[in-house]
Amino acid sequence: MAEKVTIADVARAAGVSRQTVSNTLNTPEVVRAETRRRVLDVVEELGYRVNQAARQMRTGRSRLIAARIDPEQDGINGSVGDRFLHGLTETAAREGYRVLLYTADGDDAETAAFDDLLGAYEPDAFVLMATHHGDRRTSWLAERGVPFVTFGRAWSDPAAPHCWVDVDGAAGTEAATRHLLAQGHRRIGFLGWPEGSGVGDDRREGWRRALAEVGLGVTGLHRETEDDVAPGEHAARDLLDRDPGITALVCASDSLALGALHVARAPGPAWLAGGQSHRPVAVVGFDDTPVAKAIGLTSVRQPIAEVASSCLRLLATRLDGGAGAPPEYLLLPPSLVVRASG
Amino acid sequence: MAEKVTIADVARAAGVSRQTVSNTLNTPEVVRAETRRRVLDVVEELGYRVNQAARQMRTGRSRLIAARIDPEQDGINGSVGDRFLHGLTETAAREGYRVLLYTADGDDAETAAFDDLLGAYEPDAFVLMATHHGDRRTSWLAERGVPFVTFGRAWSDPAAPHCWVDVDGAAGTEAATRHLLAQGHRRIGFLGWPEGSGVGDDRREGWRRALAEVGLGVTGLHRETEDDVAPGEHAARDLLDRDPGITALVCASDSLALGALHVARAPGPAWLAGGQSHRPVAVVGFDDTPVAKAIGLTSVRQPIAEVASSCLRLLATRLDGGAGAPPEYLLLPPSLVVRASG
DNA sequence: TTCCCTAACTTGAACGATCAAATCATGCAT
DNA sequence: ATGCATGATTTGATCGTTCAAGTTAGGGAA
Repeated sequence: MAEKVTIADVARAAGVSRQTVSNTLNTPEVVRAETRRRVLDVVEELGYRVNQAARQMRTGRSRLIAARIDPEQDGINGSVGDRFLHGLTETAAREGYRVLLYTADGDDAETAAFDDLLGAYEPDAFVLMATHHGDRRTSWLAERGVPFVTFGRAWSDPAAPHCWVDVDGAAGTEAATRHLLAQGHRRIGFLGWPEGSGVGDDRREGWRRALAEVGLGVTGLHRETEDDVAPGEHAARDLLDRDPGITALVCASDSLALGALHVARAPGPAWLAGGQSHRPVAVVGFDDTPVAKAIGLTSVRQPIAEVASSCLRLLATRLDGGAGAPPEYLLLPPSLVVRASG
Repeated sequence: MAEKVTIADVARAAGVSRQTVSNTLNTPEVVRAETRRRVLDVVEELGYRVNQAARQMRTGRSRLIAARIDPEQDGINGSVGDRFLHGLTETAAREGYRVLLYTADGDDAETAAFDDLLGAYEPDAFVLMATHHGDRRTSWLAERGVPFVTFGRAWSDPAAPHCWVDVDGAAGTEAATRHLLAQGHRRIGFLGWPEGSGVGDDRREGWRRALAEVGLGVTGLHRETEDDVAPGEHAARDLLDRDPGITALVCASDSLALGALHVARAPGPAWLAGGQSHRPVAVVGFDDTPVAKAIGLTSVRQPIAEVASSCLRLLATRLDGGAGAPPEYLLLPPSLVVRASG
């Protein structure tokens, strides 16, 4: 059995009052150096650790950060969420916080989860992923004054009242496109998502920009479709059939890229369905998922660990004192992981 | 601002004492039906939710379950952990628990994390993944009487004092092997991990068993190597070169299977390194990771969601009353997901 | 009627920490 | 010597809940 050591035990053993122990731990500067030393020795000796529940009762702070865990979505792009959670957990521990998980399907279910969590466990803040236009979650939290950061910029509001951290997707596709241009490709297509999603539009914009920089247009060079392998394959086939001049494809995701590869490859391997032959086409994906690594797909990699630690740091500074600090926005650059596919 | 509703607020509004409110919520049978109704109405009306911290102080129970989140390991097999965490979180919510994350690298770091967590947040239980021979974590927890379940059987101890849930790996590879036999394959090789890991040995055993059942031996038909794509490719090439009669391979993981596919495929697609041609060989992997789905690899799928919910249910029943219940062991059957590779 | 028992509910204390206010020296200017 | 800041420490109250013991009302047996 674990013998519980309370602040009173430490106080008694050190010959001081509870409050002095509390002070040595929380506001050391108000305690005389000698006393501080003695108390810390006893703390060490008895193995005292502050009880979160009791502290939370008095201070109202739980030192918990809540984050959502998703079911692996399409199975391919899911890995981003997990890397993010891992990063959060690690940085949180360093800042004296812990990550509390919840699940929810859809914005409304998620705000309901907020409500539940706030009522019972009182997390100090939330970290949201995958923000989108008109995100109801952010307004819900903002209205109630609950601190939060988002991974994903505030698409609808250039001067959002909350912090966000995001990856510069356009810079990523721009780098990918330049990389292909440098290899001699001139007609470079784009496979993306239907217009209206901030992330998707941003990624398309980077591709467009890179082509525009060298005086190339984009008409007839892109297709928009649902984010999955089969639709990607379909769209790629359509695009390549219509425009035989295309020699490379930049994709908004690894799922789409994988679909494109099914088309792009010269006579397919026996274990892949289809096997329809086509001219070789370079393909670049987005997110550098495990699948990309496994099959040698060049892909844009988001610095997820940095995003996570930045999110947490922004929160921590605001929670630990700087409550009124103005919101900060961080846009991190992705990197291109070059492999055999392009 | 969120107006905090306390049990005293409810008591006042319902014209009863605090304790009666507490009783209606925790032991309804001791409260008169009419009173109960009235209290519940007020609870509803005011939106009262019990404050976990305060409850924890009094009862010593936090309703938190701690689980480790891993960095995506080799990037391919990582997805199992995430599916597991998701399952845990979902079932936990249903049972009135929440999942608290931590990270740790190695058994000793993990027991240190246990110590920290128990001191501060007092989780009611731990869920461990990937148990191995001589696991120091389980003994640490057991010595201190901390409740826990493991995903992964207690390899060293057939009558372990704690609950575990595991997937019958041998049954999985046995099914895979039978599937290949049914397709007419006679010489079926196995790609696995070095002897000594419970999981790896178990998976090899299923393959051996299936062959033995039809009177086939296994000498010269298997290779053991580190769990990654490149070693898998190497071992597969070696195995197939030495024994030209082999027409199929069962693998202990999707990573190894992917390596095997690099060898097994008839002339490789342009975007894959190597491209050395070989006769077609059927390949079956293990874990049904996103990569398997993406490239059409037949694979043994573990029922991770069921494992997670079972783990949590075992814990929950023991935490909520049945503390002295004898440990239960659950061995769940995997299933074979057949795709183009075999 | 008196007494006891039980069901239903209430009261006071406690969990372990921190906040706010009180106490106690100590030094320094008046 | 008196008064008064200032620094260091202590005391009492409090956060919201549940436990343990206490109270009250109503019934039935003696």
